[in-house]
Amino acid sequence: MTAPGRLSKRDATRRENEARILAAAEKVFAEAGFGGATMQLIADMAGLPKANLHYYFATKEELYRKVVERIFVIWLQAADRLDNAPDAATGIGGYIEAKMEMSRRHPFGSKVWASEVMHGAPVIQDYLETALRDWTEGRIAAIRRWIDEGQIARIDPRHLLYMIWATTQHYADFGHQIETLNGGRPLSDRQWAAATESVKAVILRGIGAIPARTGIP
Amino acid sequence: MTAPGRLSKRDATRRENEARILAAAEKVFAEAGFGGATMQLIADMAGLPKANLHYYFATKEELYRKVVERIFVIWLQAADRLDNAPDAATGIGGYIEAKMEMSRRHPFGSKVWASEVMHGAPVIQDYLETALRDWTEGRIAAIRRWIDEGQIARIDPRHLLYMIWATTQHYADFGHQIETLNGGRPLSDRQWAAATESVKAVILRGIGAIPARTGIP
DNA sequence: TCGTTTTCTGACCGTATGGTCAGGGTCGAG
DNA sequence: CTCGACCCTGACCATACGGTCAGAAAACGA
Repeated sequence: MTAPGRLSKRDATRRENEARILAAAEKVFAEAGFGGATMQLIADMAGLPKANLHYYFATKEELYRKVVERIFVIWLQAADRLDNAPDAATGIGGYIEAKMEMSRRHPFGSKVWASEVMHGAPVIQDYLETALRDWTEGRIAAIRRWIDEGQIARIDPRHLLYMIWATTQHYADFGHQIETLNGGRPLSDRQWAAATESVKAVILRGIGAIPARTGIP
Repeated sequence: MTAPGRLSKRDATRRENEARILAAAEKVFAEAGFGGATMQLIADMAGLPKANLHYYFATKEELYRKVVERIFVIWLQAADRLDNAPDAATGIGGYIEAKMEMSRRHPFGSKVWASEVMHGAPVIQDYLETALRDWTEGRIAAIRRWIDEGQIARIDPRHLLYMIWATTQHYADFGHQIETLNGGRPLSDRQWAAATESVKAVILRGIGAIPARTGIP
């Protein structure tokens, strides 16, 4: 019997191996796509024999599904910043900040998600039709309320959301292009902050949440 | 001898077959990724035997490269709208329109491009470092001029470009997600127009190129 | 300690895929 | 019409990949 609260060696190993496999898989799927990824490569990256992967995850599809599901959870979590915001500017600004942070911290996840959707969402179509749709409708209603209160201009909330998703995720999904255009160097802390501020400024001004042409004569 | 200006039967067949293969390849690469695409599937979609593909394009890599190169040309062409614009608003607005049109007309190309960049641009890295970089630097200079003339606010031109790319290409790359959130139906003509207007409105207002909160009390 | 359950893995298998090639067909020039 | 060059393709490889499995090893409970 194991002391309560403490993991048995078995459980600890299991947990660690699963985590290592999932992390390796996320990276490989992101860099090679589902078709280009191989179980052997994921195994090597996780430091485990290939057969061991199949012990934890029966098939490549199952492993991929787990990776995508994890990402979806994180994706929705960023929504917290939109909720319970005192006003439109802080709500939307905070959401942009959260999503930019996600792009920076989980670039592989973002790429896997993008790849999955680009290929017609064969694995997570049901999530799109249920959780994502519900989530989206809820935020649209919230944004519409801000519009009715006169806090922001009368833009289509749906396209505003798309714009935020597109712009923020671009820094992860097209990170390689951005890096190349940055002289081959990854964005520095300062540059990430500047990017976030730029995105926030343009969008918040664009929807009339902050005064136009701030700081400009 | 063939009449001048008119293609011999051979040349015509060659041209048509190459075009069919490239079109099929673009679609298959977009929907399955490079790794997931098979020469057999491309052949079937083009209505040709697999061996014939290898007659026109020696390897899968070569075919893929041709597909990506074609896309890159189209990508750069949309830049015309930014050049020779009388002012910032028409220049940037026109560029957004052109890119939205591209997302609508060449969704497969956009996806292949996105996939290529997401995987680290193994095929077109040199283009990114030369043609794209040059192109980008040129537009940044043009935008900076508009800023100096006081036509738009002092945003970072680089991030403005990223924002335009991200937002417009999102309608192609994430078209499936957008379609799902649109009740499973593709965007109608009217909805595409609304999307374009939304993007233009937010960005142009966001950079101070048009008055803030137009039409809002 | 012992027996049982769970975990692990090297070696193996069937299949699908990219690519090849010999041989036949078709076209165009002279 | 004839000949050479180009075009086409069914049949065929070699390989790499996802997945399996028998059996060893480790962990566990009693």
